[in-house]
Order: sequence, then structure tokens, then C-alpha cells
Amino acid sequence: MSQPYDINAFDNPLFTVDNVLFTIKEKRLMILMVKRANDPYKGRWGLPGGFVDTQLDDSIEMTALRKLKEKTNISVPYLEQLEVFSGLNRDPRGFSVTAVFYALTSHQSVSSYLETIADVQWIDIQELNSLPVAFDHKLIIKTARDRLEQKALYSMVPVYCLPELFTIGQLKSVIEIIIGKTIQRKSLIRRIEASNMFETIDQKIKSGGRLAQVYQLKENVEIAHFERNFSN
Amino acid sequence: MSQPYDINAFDNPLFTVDNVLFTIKEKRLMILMVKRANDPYKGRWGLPGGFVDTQLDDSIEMTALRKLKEKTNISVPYLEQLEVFSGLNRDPRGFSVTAVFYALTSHQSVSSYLETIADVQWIDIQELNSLPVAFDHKLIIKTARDRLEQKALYSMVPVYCLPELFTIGQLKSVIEIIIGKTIQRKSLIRRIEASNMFETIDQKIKSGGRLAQVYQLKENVEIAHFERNFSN
DNA sequence: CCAATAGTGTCTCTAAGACAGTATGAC
DNA sequence: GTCATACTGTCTTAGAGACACTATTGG
Repeated sequence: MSQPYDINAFDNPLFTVDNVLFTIKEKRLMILMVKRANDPYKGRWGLPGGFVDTQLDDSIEMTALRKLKEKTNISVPYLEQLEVFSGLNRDPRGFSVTAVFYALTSHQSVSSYLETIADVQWIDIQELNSLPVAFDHKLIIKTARDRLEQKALYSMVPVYCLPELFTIGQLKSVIEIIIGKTIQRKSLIRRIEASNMFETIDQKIKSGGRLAQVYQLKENVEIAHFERNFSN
Repeated sequence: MSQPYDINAFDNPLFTVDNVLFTIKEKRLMILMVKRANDPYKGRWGLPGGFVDTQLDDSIEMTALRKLKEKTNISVPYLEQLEVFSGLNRDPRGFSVTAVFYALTSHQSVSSYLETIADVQWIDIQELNSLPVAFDHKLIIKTARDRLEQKALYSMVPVYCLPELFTIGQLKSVIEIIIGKTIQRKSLIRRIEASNMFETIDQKIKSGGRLAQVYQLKENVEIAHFERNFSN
């Protein structure tokens, strides 16, 4: 079987990188969104992203980190590929491809910087439905949200929504917000011990009741994964 | 902070799609490889893939399916994005990006077609180390293999390595080859029942002992996922 | 004292692992 | 009969869920 199509059809599609940066703020799952300054979709909210710069970027992971740093002034502590979204209709300029990453950070590490910029904001994921969002970014966010939710059921990734020092209660809360159901504190403690990822520091902080033990990640730890999901 | 870099740096990277098509054949995990007819890496084995054709492809999933059909003459029953590999050094022609898919099929569905083509072959994954492989395709294959292994621990995806009609013993064998350890037949049966994905047909086939019940997938089923991994 | 959150002890529950026992085919 | 594989029954095990209990803070 021969291939009768024109060699000129092989023009490279438009290639971009986008990021879904999550955090938990005020007990809500939030996403970093950028008000678009240019067409297409000028004035709408979109995901922070852009083009690869082959002079600066060794890989698209670098592109993702660089774009996030431009908007937040930090290097995010957790970044992972989500998937590629592509198609003829997702961008009015023609067939386009975007490699999407999802990332986590504590809101504290970027809040002071964000206050200086009006067109970059944390937006509550539940409020996104009623906002004008560019491209297929609502679909992308839904996909990222689902992936994060799954991951939170069997891994310790949600810690990266917290600052370096945190308590078990805070970690429990963050996990519960991500997965949308409560978990047993005891189950979390068992995982914390089994994971061997954390160490206590000689400090306790206020929590509305008894003082809470402060934890931090050990250095250069691998994120623990478990053989079972949290269930209910 | 302004961005002082040259606008011309934003030339689109070279974008391709590649596939890691797995099957189980002769009790071995195999991958479909293509002997490259052109430079770069002419004469080496590479993954089946190529450029997006924006006239033919609605999305890169279509590109992946189209490329696989060119080599196998079938539409693979399972296809999923793996991840994107990118970088300056992975292709001698410059910064390149490839969106990689992994896929499964029964070897029976393509064997007769493959016999007519010398430069497309199933290659045992264990023999790949001693073969000349193009680009970073060894790394890609390793990544795909790891992902398939993980997936086989908590989902029914391995069925797609089998023909439409199959026995529990065959499914058990396929899973064991993928995950590299034995599982309890009983555990698999429990999952088959819980998944509700399969139905028996009024047929039994030889197996070296007692005749085995023949199963098939129900129509339009979702692939079942489980809350626990097979362990050991 | 009470309210609230931190942390422990321990029983239950669920699904996988182990494995013995039976069933049925080929020879 | 033996051997091999199919299939079932049922006990054990590991880790999550439930939940009562104690501990420590602020008011």
C-alpha cells in the first residue's frame, strides 16, 4: 500500500507547553491562571505556558519550569507531565499541540510575588466554570484535576501543596480537599511512617487545640507510592 | 522582569509521534520495531512513528493509529499516551519532540501481515539491549515497559495482548510475563468477576489438561481498575 | 470546667496470597 | 492408572477504616 499524500502536508504543527499549577489555599483547590494579553482569546483566563525556546531549554520540562518561574518567581517543587492535547480545532490558528504539565506548590511561596501582578492569579477550581477560559483549557484542567486526585489516593504527592514545615493535620486536610473525601488520620500516620520520607523537627505549633508536631521532608527523598488506594 | 531573548528563537521544534506496540508471543514480551530505511540512524531498529499529517489527522492519537496501521494493517485495540520525550541531543537534526504512545495487540492479529515485510518485526524486549537502536528509543521502551508493568498490577489492560477469545490461563500467563512474577489464579478470577468486563461463551478449548472455559470482552466495556496492586 | 485538635490502641473489614482439594481432559 | 491444567473452597495476611480513648492547648 503506497502513501499518496503530499509531502508538503508535513508542516510541523504549532507546539506549545502549558502548566496546571495547583495549590491549596483557604481550604480550596486553586489553579494559577493568567489573563491573556494577546489574541487569540485576549482577555480570557488561560494556563501559564508558551513556546519552547531552543536556546534556553534542554527539554520541555525546562520550558515548563521556566514559564512557571516567569509567573511565580519560584521553581516549583513538583512537576510532572500530564499529557498532550492536540487537534485542528483547539486553536483558531490551526492544528496545534500542547504538552501539558501539572505542578504543585505551597501558595505561601508565591503569594507575596503574586500580589504585585494583577493578571496572574490563583483561581478556585470550582469558580472556573463560570469564568471565560481560553482554548480547551477547561478540559485540560479537568484532566489534570482527575490525575492529581488519583495520585493523591496512592502517593504522598500532596505534600508539595504545603510549605517545607507542616503538620499531619495540614497534610490530612490537603489530601482530603484533593480527593474530595475524608480519610482516617490513623491511616495517614501509618503511611507517613511506612514511607520513611519525613522527619520530625524539634518544634510544635498551634492548631486550635493541643500543639502539633512539625514535620519536614528528608533530603532527596523519592515520593512514596502505596499498593492500595485510600477508599471509603 | 522583561524577557530579553530574541523572538526568532521561537522556531518550532521538530515534532513526531512514536509508538511502543507490545505483544506477548512465545511467552515473551515483544515490541514492534522497524528497520530504518533513511538517515538518521539508517539501518538501525526504531519505533514505528512519524510526522503528523494535518490533512489526515484530527489529533496525534490519529497519527499514532495511522502509523501503526501502516506497519501492521490493523487498528490496535489499546492505545494510550506514554509521555513526551524532548531535547537538543536526542536527534542529530536538532531540538526535537516526540509524543510517545504505548499500545497492545495480540500477535495473531498481525502475524500473517508481518510475514510479508522483512523490515518490520516483533523483537523480544530482552534482546533489544544487544541490538543497534535508533535515537533514545531504548530509554523510551524502558519507560513504556515500566508503565505497562505498573498498569498490569492494578488494571485489566493486559487482555489486549490476547485475541478476542481467550482463557483465564492465557490471561494469567500474559500478566505474569508483563509484571515478572507469578500471581494466584484465584486472585485473577476474583478480579475477572468483580470487573464485570467479561462473558463466557459456550466453548471450551484444549490446554494440556482439563478443557478451559473461553472468555471474551463484553461490548464497549471500560477497562476495570482495582484499588490494590498484585503484590508478593 | 469545656471545646478543639493531636495523637494512640485496637478491633473490623476487604481483597490479595497461599494452598489443599476436586474436576476433567490427554496419554 | 499418571500427568497436566482447570477450577473451587477456605484460611491467612496486610493494610485501610472505624472509633474509642488519652493528651495538651486555649478560653
